[in-house]
Amino acid sequence: MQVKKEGTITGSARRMQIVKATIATIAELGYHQASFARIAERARLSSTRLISYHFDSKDELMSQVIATVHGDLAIYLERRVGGATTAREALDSYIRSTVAYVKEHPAEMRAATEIHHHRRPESPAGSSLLERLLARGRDGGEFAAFDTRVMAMAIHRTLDGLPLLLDASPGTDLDAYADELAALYARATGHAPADTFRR
Amino acid sequence: MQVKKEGTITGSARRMQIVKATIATIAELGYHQASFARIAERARLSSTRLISYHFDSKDELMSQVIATVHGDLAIYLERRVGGATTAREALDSYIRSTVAYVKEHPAEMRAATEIHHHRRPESPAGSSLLERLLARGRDGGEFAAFDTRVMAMAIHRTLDGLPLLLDASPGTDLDAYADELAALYARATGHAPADTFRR
Amino acid sequence: MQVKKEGTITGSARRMQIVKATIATIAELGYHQASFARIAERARLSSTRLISYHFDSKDELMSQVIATVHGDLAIYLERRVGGATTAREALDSYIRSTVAYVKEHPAEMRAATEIHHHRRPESPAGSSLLERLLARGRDGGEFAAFDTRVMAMAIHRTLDGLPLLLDASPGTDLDAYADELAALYARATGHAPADTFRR
Amino acid sequence: MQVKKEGTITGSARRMQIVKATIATIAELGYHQASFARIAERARLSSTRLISYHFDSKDELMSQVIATVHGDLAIYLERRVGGATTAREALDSYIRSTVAYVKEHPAEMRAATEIHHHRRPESPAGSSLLERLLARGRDGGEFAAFDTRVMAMAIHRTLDGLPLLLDASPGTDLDAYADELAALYARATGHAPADTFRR
DNA sequence: GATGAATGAGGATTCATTCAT
DNA sequence: AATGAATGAATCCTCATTCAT
Repeated sequence: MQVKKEGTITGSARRMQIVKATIATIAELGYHQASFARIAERARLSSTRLISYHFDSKDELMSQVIATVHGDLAIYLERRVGGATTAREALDSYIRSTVAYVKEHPAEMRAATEIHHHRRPESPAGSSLLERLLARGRDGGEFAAFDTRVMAMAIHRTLDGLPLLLDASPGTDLDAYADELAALYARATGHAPADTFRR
Repeated sequence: MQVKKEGTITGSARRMQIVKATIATIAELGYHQASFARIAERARLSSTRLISYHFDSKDELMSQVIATVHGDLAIYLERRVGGATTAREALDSYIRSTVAYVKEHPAEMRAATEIHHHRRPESPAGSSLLERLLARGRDGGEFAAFDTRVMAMAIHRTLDGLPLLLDASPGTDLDAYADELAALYARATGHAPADTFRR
Repeated sequence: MQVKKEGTITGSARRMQIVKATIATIAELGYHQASFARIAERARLSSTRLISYHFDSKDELMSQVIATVHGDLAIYLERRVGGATTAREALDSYIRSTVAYVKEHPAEMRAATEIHHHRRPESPAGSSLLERLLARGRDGGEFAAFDTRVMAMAIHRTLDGLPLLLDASPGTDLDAYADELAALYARATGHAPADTFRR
Repeated sequence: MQVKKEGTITGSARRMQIVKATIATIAELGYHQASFARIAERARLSSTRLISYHFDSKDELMSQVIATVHGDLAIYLERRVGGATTAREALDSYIRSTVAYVKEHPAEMRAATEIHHHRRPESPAGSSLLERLLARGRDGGEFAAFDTRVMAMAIHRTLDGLPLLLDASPGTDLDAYADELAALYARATGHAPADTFRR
């Protein structure tokens, strides 16, 4: 294949610069407008050649964007969700933290989702933090019996859909959505008295 | 603008033929492979010219595909959901019927979802059947208090995500997913004893 | 694949026009300078798009060039070689006629040879007119015993090498080369008294 | 111009390493796949920069490859052909030795030929060993009268065509081809009783 | 002697669309 | 109603080479 430029400091910095520019471009213009030319323009690169110099292909660039965003989000979540003692608390925190991340990094989230949508359906990432969390709660009796894969899919896709709601009603505060979603999936996972989780 | 070809019989048939070929192409090859050339090939058209003759633009063609599928689904749903007396029954029927539709028309559903994903986030279709149903149940006291827009979004995106689950675990029966999702959103909408809706 | 444009009259004419322009471009600038842009320029086409409209790929265009030239040459040869009664006469005529063709159509010959050289070594065209001619002479006792495949290869490559000689000594008359080569392979095929075929 | 790196020991070794990698790359992938990137990869160089550091241009690299191979072959031939007393023996040895070289160094031969084919027809190398040998035999009366330039071209191109035959019939032994070609050009050069040189 | 980084020109090809019957 | 022909902009990517240590 090709000699990777990840090892060096400057190379790594360039890669990150390009990734950031890609995120900004997709967030603003949408995936299919995010050509190398447009990305290079935003990153103030002398030519698109610099992109293909640092990334094997457009596909690899996009994969890198997703990896970067998901990596960021994972760190963000683990730091916040880690403190929870019960699975129920953890789920509540997971949902609210994700919404908070969307609020703080709307471009990142939107870019990752758009890229994901523009790819052929690949098998999902396997057992995620969320899925493990759900399994723990269900097996420990905190939650009702349900298929964790289905539940995780539902939660993920609902959270990914937040930007759509924001576009539809730009004024709405994301905190309200966080409350709403936390309550929704608190009920959906069952067992606990509903009142506890009503806002 | 251009004179529409919808009025005539043969024109209408041609349009439907092209729409069907578009659905099949997207379902098999994915949206971004679904070029006019590929669609024409599948529809056995002599040239792509026939497509632009019958549709103002690619965008209009894709809109027509979505309109066709959503129209079909709407009829399908109204026929099945209409008989429900309570909002709870209606929601249960809505979810199960949608899954059934996915089962019977996988290509249609996949095409509509892919097209939707490949468009810039436009404002959703406004107050849908689902949203009205949810409002009725909530206002009538059957459901807990929640934002119907958020709940509708969650349900829609979860249902649209079904093909992803099927790709990940091809063997699974869709009937099992229907039970699972019906139960999930029965709990999520609150109030009724959970046991009633467990399978 | 793609709907071919060969059937129609104008399409066929366009294809031939492009083939001719390709031959001229290769003959003058060489294969690797013969880009679509350069060919389109020479053919006075509005854009390179016209080439890819009429040919599936550059490879198909080049194959078409070879097919055209070899088809022309085959007709040329059959008309002249057909009259020979003995295999020896036929061979003599084959060589002289090929040289004559090179003289009359230098660009065609050069283009075909260059294209051939720029492709990965594919298996040759199988039993050619030349090879059959050699087998007839050998089996009939006119020629010595030899491997017809090797002899045919030697003759073909020698004839294809003529343009190289012309470049080296531009002044030389091709008629002299024809005599020389005819005598060379008259001896090489053996048996007949050498003097007969000396010029 | 640029200061050549031929003088130093390590520089010379690097140059040879790159030449060898170029030969291997062309032999395996073909000339037009043999980019600096691909060659550097095969030679395990950290970047293509090392190539342009040691060679003024790609053209110079390719010329060096040809010079290396032809130099090798020349030494090989002189050692074997030198012992011959008559021109006829020398020719026989020349052909057989060249075939032997092809057998022992297929990659080198193929690379040299491909490079040669991919260049614009330049004037040949001038009076070669082969051409001098032919002139000696002809002028001394061993051979018939013929144009040594034409005969040399025929022999060279026939020998260069051997790889094509091998591709067409991979099983065949090169020794058989050596016999066949030696006999062919023994007859082609004339005068001596053909039987002497039949196998 | 060696190398990571950067460069811009040029490559074929795909695309939806318009022209002219 | 249908169609063959034509179009030019845009795509990603590859290339050999130069810059600056």
